[in-house]
Amino acid sequence: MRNLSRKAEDYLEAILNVSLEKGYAKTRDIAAELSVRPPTVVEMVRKLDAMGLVTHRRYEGVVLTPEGRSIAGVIKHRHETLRAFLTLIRVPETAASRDACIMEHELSPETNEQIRHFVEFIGADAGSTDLLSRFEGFCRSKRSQAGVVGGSRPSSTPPDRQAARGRSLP
Amino acid sequence: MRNLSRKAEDYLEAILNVSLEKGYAKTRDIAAELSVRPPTVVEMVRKLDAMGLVTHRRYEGVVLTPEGRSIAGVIKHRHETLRAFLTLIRVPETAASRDACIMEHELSPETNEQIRHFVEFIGADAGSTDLLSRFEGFCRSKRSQAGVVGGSRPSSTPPDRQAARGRSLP
DNA sequence: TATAATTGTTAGGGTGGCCTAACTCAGACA
DNA sequence: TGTCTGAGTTAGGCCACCCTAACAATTATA
Repeated sequence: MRNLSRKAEDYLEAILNVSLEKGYAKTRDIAAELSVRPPTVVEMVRKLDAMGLVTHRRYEGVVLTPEGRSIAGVIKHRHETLRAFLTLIRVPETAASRDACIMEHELSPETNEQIRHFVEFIGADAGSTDLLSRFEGFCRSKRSQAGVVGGSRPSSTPPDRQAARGRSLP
Repeated sequence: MRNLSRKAEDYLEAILNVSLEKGYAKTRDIAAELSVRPPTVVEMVRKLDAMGLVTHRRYEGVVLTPEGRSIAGVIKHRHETLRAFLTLIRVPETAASRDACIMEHELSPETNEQIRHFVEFIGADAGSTDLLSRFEGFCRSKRSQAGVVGGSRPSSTPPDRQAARGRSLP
């Protein structure tokens, strides 16, 4: 049920985040959270309102309806699982945040489910601690092989529109 | 270098795939590969041509330039690594294909790199075989907990536009 | 070789997301 | 109370992608 576009999900999650943090969600805050301009937020909020996922009163702010809140919760949870997973395989902070965000919207339920399972499994399995530290070592050796200086890429601080729309090849 | 949109990458990879399979790439084949209509292909091919990544001669077909070919190769390799990874964590075939395709365009170089490392590591590490079979068991137990009947979701055969643009929540 | 069937292309639209500029409103403060 | 400021909104555009319908070229077939 509820066929939401990827972006609609983004906005819903952002509204939840802002609300949790500040107690309310104003256009400006949502815009900042998503790195877009206020009019863009107004436009999407209107759509979400029409779908009954938020209520929007002019010049006041946006509030999630129970349904919107519940959807946003699911999205946020997915986000956190993915983030945990990326951290597990030693993806650096910044990239992990960004990519969790992408994966949560785009990947199939099957993949999300398996990633969740994998994270749970690693947490529960006795042998995994060892394995992870061996993996750590493996990554270290890769890094020292790769670049003598400082193995990691420019890291690029990408989350602006430009970067989101078209990226350069590795 | 080369700021390609996600879609441009899709087309490049599709052109490579079709070329490898049939020896040449016609509009119609590319359209089929990507589940779009021929005019859409013509439009994008024109852009790629303008960028110097393919050459397109009317009514004949599309050929990758050396640069286009090399970019397509990178994309394809990323795709295969991601697919291997998803298979590793027991994501079913169909979803793995689809999601590898999404991840390859959207994820940061850092994440792609770590996933590649992880796949390599698992292949090389002695203890990983054990771990994976324990994970297998873990997933099985999850499945039997979840639904008494047949644990897996409708699987949905999604790769049409509709599904790609807006999906339902898990 | 003339014509039918197939495939490719052009023309003309549509939608989702995003933006800037200009206007409106609410609250602060003189 | 009048005005000033900054946030919110409306109006009007732009671009990437996708589509259908109509037209053009090519290939197959009678």
